[in-house]
Amino acid sequence: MQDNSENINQLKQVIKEQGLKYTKQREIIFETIINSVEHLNADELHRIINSEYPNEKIGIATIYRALTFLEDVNLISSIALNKDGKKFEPNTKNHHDHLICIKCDKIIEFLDQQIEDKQEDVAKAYGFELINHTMYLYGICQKCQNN
Amino acid sequence: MQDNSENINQLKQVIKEQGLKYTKQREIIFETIINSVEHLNADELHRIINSEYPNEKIGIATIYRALTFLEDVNLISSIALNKDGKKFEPNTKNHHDHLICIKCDKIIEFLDQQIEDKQEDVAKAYGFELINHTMYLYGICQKCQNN
DNA sequence: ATTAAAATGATATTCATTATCAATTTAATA
DNA sequence: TATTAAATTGATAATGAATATCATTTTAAT
Repeated sequence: MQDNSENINQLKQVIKEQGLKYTKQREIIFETIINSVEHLNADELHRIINSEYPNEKIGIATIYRALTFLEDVNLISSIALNKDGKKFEPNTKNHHDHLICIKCDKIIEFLDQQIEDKQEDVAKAYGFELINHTMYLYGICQKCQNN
Repeated sequence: MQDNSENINQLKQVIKEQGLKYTKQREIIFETIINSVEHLNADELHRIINSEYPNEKIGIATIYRALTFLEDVNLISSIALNKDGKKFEPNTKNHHDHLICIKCDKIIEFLDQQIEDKQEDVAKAYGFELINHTMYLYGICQKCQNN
């Protein structure tokens, strides 16, 4: 288990700034998002939390409310997907892109700083504040080219 | 009104290939997507079509079925958005990437040749033959930053 | 013109998300 | 520490988008 105290302090500060109240539920939901390797949607989050914290019995409405709140205050962000609904990830995570072989489904994660920088430039050129992005390169891997 | 005869012929060919039947409804739905400047979701499409073709009375279920079909056969593609649902655009446009506002769902299409070139380089570096790609930049547009 | 398969329109159903509301919890203040 | 108003929660009702169902209509091959 990683140390999330810095993120938790951020959460506490934001909640105080807004004159709201700190709750165990919001903390659990935020921590679970931070600790997850995968991007999660509301339902997945609900099930994970209820299996990891069986005593808390956090309701699904609370999950949705916390997600909306955390996204509003920029601690997490969401991506709407075609199949799995809206998925969430912390704004603290290291980012990478994907190279996918359309023959064998092999996935390679990569990061190219020049592309990252250029994306910032494009966003800025259109007046956007860039929050995150997805980039999938589809192709045929070395092995499959030889078959 | 532009000339969509080439696209319509593609649609006819695909339908024939699959042993399916050509209908006025599919034609109207496909043409409306092609002719639209904006990306449209199912409901928007339904309303536009029923105002442009008031005699046809195309049902919402037919709209959904046609969208699924057209995407399956690669004549259109979709983007899932946070607020406005799934939006569709024809695959007849020139290649471009997307800048999407996560607050208001505004979509801007762009093309950056340096990024395109760099993507080729990345693929090559990993031994991939690049076939195509998708890139979505999510951020907050100028207007939403001021709200 | 006949006919089997496909497609449609109306609408029921499902499922994700939001709204409602009584009960509980938080945190400021006495 | 006790009081208290406001915020939050959990249960669940309501909403709305998308899908499934099914009787009827349309297509296209013969």
